[in-house]
Amino acid sequence: MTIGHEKPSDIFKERLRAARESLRQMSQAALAKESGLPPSSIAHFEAGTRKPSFDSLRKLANALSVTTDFLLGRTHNPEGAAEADPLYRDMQKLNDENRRQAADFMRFLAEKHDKEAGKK
Amino acid sequence: MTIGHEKPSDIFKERLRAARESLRQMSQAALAKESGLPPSSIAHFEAGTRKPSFDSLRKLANALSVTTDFLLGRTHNPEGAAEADPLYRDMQKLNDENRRQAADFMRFLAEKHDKEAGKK
DNA sequence: GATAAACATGTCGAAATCGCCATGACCATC
DNA sequence: GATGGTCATGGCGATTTCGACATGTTTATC
Repeated sequence: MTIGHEKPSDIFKERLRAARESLRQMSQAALAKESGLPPSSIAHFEAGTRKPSFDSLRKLANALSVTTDFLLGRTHNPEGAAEADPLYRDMQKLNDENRRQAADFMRFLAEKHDKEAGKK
Repeated sequence: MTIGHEKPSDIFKERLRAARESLRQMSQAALAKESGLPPSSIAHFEAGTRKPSFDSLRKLANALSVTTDFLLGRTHNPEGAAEADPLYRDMQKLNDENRRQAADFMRFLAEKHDKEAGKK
């Protein structure tokens, strides 16, 4: 099953905390310094009592080196911009023929995984 | 050419207009309807007199099927780079092990393609 | 228990966006 | 000239985030 039906603002606070703690291992104070935002704003964001503005969202994503799409819950991919994702970069180099091959291979992996997983 | 050193808010209005006109060929009214935002807000965004809030940004990206990172000018990639690409999207569904295998395979294809291309 | 770090929570005025609505410009086609 | 579609611009009150600051709570270490 896919990720959930939480509200965008709820996803955001979880993503922000996940990126800060698990991914970057920073304190709120450290992220505040890195992003140029006041520490209280970070706390409010993670508490869900505020949603970041245009500029704040940008600063957060830059400081954490994550995509804004990840913070907003629009993609599962935690790390780096899609462009910065080495997988995606490799993907960009593929021609149509190679893309087809890669797609087939991934389909094969997925089916194999389904069989191994059995019924749940 | 690369994008330059304009302010984030300036980049945004250009990206929004580019996505709406060139990419989706919608009128402001059409985008307004699609996103659920008032037409005047779209106009303000493209004029640069307003910057979108958390929710508005999300609605815009969804309606246009582009990444928020693109709208914010954090990536040069025109289209919804990651999640709009079916191949990349499929890869998100794989578990870590299969994801690595798929990555290896694509890296192999990419390198092979580089060799065939010869010089840089 | 004392101290400190990390965080939660809330208050405050200032500034910004919010949706809505009106007006005017521009440019087609009639 | 008249009509209609597209967009720019700005005013209005309402809502929200802004930065700054104060006050607790929890947890760990001494």
